Amino acid sequence: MATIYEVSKLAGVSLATVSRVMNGNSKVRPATKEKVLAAIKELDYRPSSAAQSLASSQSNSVGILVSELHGPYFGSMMSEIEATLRAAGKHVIIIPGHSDKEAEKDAIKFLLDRDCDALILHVEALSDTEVLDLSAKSKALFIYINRLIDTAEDRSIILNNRLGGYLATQHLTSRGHKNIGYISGPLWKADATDRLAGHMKALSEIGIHDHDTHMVEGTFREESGFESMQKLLADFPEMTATVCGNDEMAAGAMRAIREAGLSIPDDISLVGFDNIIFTRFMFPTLTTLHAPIGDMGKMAAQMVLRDYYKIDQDQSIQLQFDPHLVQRNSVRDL
Amino acid sequence: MATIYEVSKLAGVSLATVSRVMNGNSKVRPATKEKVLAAIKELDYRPSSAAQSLASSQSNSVGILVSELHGPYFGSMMSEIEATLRAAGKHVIIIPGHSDKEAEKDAIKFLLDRDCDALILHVEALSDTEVLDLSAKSKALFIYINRLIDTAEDRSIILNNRLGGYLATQHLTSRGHKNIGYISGPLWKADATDRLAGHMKALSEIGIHDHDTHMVEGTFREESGFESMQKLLADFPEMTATVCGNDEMAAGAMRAIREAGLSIPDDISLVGFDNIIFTRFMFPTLTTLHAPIGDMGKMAAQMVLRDYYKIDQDQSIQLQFDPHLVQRNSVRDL
DNA sequence: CAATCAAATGTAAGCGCTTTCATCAAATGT
DNA sequence: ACATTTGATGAAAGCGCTTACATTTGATTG
Repeated sequence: MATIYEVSKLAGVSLATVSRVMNGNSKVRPATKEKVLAAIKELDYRPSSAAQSLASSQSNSVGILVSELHGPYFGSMMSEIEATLRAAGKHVIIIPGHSDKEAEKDAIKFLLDRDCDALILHVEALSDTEVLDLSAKSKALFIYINRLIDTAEDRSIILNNRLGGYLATQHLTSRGHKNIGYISGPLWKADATDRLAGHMKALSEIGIHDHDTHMVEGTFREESGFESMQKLLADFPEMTATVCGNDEMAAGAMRAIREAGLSIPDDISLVGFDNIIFTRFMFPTLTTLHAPIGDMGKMAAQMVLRDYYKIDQDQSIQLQFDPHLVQRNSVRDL
Repeated sequence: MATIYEVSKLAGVSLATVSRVMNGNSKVRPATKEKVLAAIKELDYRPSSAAQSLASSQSNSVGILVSELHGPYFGSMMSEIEATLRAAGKHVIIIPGHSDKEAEKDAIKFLLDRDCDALILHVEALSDTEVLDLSAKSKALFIYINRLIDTAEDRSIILNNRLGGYLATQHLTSRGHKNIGYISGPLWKADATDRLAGHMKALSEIGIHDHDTHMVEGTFREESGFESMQKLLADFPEMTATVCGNDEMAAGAMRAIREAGLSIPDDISLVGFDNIIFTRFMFPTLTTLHAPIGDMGKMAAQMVLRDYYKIDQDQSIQLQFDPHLVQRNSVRDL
């Protein structure tokens, strides 16, 4: 691999000049610039990113923490972040945190060791304090997705889960349902409790209050949707509709409903949450709340570009995103 | 951030010694080692990976090219690769190639610019020659997934797609089906043609030959499964079963069958391919061929570890993986 | 106890860039 | 025509490590 030195020799200029035309910031006379560019092309020169990082103490890489590399939820987020950042010549290092405290901490340290300029984090298990501790030790820019970190509100890109929960249930009540079950995600996760809170609000509007709600706590996984629905079916026979904390649990719930010999939506209407890709392939297709997780990822990437790399300064920032209802075939009018 | 120099001063040894204990290769007296370790802990020292890369001309990073960051197919592959590599202290840089020639080439160049030690590539659009050209210019180790690259067979980890296609159709014929449709992936992709070849072989065993087969070429996407099934239903009314080139198209096919007022598997039996995660959430659950793409990714990572980083030398290498049938509820006996 | 040798440690030269500061040439003003 | 400013370029000092080679240490031997 050619080095900058060979380029400078071929072009008959100094190292510094080559560096200048590479980075395009300081002024170089057009004629010199041409010579350098020609030499670069001639040698097929490509700068060593390690040397660049070392000399400039900037790595042009941003770390991303997601819960899992697989699974439909994070795919669109990673995709959007990567596309946005790479268009600006940055690259991403993606690490899974497995919703586990230690794993998340290790992952963040790992990214920091890799000299990431900025971090986009979908933290689940770590507490605010722990995250802030990590962030304090580093000069990297921390951006949080789907998590409101105390004292870092301006770096937190969140989904209005409460609104989503409200819309889901309100959709059902507006169509005449009154006996509505709820399968929640794990209540230690803020998004699960927020969605539930929205559900309660919508119920209270038709005069149903806390002690009359039928909620069972699941894990956000398919299997738990299945089990939770069995429980609901047994404990709450008047139920005509159920809201699920996410689409995956809705898939499990569907299975339970079918196994009980009931039909969707004739016997039980179902609303999911997230609008992950395969909701439209389910049968019946699932009515759900679209969570614009891809857009949120893109926004995070734009914040990094704007606030760390100082490009696209005029980008407007949006910190909160609203879910919206996608009507398909899993809900019927009562 | 503390540097190695400060550590050496605190520990009262030279830079070289600190470096030695960090890398653990050359011998250091236990007592000195202790001192150094203590100093490292005291200063919370973490080596700069940029400096390490520059000095050692090794980046400890491996590049991964997949078609898409989202989508169920690549998730498990990325997950396994990442987990295997990170356990060895390496990290991955994942880039999407979008099944596009230029994008794939750019992606590989990008990874190479990032000084990746090795590359794990799921190439689709690039020709063998183009890939080999890229590889020739670089000192990085190239591993190919799901693609048999000429003259690099020992670096190609492939799925026996032909066997899979055979097993899919053979499952159907063994259960009495004779009028079997086929929805193929795009025929410029080797895996699509291989799967199709397996299908033909199974058909020929019950005396059906080329001119009697009912194949329609799709794109591997859900929408094309839908359209292809409509075509099949119209052109081939005696059909009792269809094999789909992948699960996603099977989802589309299901939709078309239902819209035609038919039932699965009573009217039409369906077999998919890949066993992506949501096949078990479909209704009916999809009988399909499990493609151990996660295992293949893991194997690729192990090859990198063994052949580039020279660790785990005793790992045994498997280059070809066999798919196997997963029976669910989308096929009925005739 | 001096000579010998292996093991442990230190010295210093890079790795390929960026960036500050100095230098030099050309343009401007008087 | 000379002093002054401005813009383009070069020289060189790092950035924080690794590693070949030189040196020191201390154990071993006759």
